Amino acid sequence: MDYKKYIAERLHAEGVSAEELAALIVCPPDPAMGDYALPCFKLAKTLRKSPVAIAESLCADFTADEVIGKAEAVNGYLNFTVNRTGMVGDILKKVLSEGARYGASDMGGGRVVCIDYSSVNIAKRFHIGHLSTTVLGAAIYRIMNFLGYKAVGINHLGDYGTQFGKLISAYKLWGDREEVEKQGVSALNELYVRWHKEAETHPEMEDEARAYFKKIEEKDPECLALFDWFKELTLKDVARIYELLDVRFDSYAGESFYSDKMAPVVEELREKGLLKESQGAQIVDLEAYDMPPCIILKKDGSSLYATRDMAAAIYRKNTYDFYKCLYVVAYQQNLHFKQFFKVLELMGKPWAKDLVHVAYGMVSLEEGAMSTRKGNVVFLEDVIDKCIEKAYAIVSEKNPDLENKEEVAKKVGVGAVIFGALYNSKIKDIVFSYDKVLNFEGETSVYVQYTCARANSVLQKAGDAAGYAVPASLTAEEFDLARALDAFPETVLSAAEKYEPCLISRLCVDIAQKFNKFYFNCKILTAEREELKNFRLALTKATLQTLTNALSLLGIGVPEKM
RNA sequence: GCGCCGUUAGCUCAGCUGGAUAGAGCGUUGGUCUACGGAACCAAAGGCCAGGAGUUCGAAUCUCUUACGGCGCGCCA
Repeated sequence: MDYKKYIAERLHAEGVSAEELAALIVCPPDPAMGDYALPCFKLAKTLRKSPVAIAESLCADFTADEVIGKAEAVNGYLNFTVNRTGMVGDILKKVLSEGARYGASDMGGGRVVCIDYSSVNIAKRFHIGHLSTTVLGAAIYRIMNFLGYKAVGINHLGDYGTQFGKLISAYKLWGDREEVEKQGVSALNELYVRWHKEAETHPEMEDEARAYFKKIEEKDPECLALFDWFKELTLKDVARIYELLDVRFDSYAGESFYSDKMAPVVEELREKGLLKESQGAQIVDLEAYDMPPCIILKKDGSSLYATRDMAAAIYRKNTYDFYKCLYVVAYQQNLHFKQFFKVLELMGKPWAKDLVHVAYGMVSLEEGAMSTRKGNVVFLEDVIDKCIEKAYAIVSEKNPDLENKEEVAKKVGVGAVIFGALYNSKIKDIVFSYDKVLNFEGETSVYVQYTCARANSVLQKAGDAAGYAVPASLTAEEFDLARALDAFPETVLSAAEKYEPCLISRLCVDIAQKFNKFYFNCKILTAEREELKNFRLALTKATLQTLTNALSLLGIGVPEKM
């Protein structure tokens, strides 16, 4: 039940509605003060009384009942203490009856949310710079589905541009089919790096690359075949990582997919009088909106990034009729998104307001920015492998008899990589270090998974527990834990609203901490009474359920034992 | 130069739409248990919330400004 609403409806403040009161109610910083509080300061103006007087008069009119046990006026705050037994009973009942659906909702009503994320570049190996978009997008994808939306995952492949001309040029110069077939993208990566090194002293190579790219566009059979081959190799390579991270896509329509869908967009812009010539290029002037112009066509008539993104947005609207279309892309591209969103708006697309750039911070190495061309990158697969390796070593040491060590190590290692990427606000920059990802202590997924394993172990020892009854007097640990579980559904909502999966990660750690305190201070299996034991088991089960649901939204599995 | 973002404990970060004494983890120091999994728990030390001004009953939170850092500003994506 909604306690804030319940309290608000039982208060009588003239000229202030129950909704307004409910919105003011907060949780006090110290549970000793109460479970809910109404700060009366804002009411002072409308009621024309001092906050202290308001709190006191509201308190005098308030009659306690079986739900709200006590109201108390303290320095302008009106503090309420709920009937904790009833509250905890409600929470447990809800979690246990809803099970894997606890926290879920049908509020989305099946509306479509397109999510553009991961968006790998052909012929480049997946590195840690791609981790944020992939893992953020995948989490948002799951969260949206959990809330009843229909998420459509789109991997907007970077499969178009002069760099593929460079690659063909490099392959023709030094490539070996067998070698590339065997080494896959790493071989392509090397060719690409080598090409750039050589091009520094042989600028004429740039022209050659441009010529090759033009051949791809003109569908020259040989170049196209090579290009398709490179694409296939890349997708095969990246599939391993997606498999590990449990990431899926509904569409792989990338940049080249839109190569024949841009002309109508340009035509529409022209018809609507938005296009303007400037320095030989075709632009949309955005000066009125304090932005630099958006370039639609280069002076040689070829298209640009913005043109393709507009074609893609229109295509997505026509194909999926989305309610929202999200772009999980680093903040580096803030301006680009602002610009083409604005151009679509100027074209009279009412849905332009439904396009959202979900921006996140940049990843760098301790020695500076990453660069595929220069070759200083950290490949994600290496990171994941090292994490799994370390997890395996620890599991083997702590639990040598475990049968499925590989499986457990995989869940733990991969979990650490994902959780590390989803623990802080997405906008923060990240300086990658192996020390950090390989640290399994403190506020980490490993701590949360360990907590689950503990809970599991207790539940398995208990066997089938009979019905439980919430005791009349609860320990602080029991109550705090139950309240943390109660926060899950609204945390999922706000994670969806703000596109911030880290809210869920944070709650996982909070719940785990509260469970461990409870576990340490309250005996479960050896509780002094049978009903108390059953209640604590129910609380343990509810904790495990909530953590499992929360972690699964992030893409992290929960091993039974570890 | 202009624009966007960031700045909170030694380090990495939370802090809900302005509310009561600013919180975690790591690190440091010292503890807890005959243990339902010690990958745990507790405690101590550590803060001019980058500086300044304002808004009001009240500001880490809102406004302005300065400093420092990151990113972006026409034919790359």
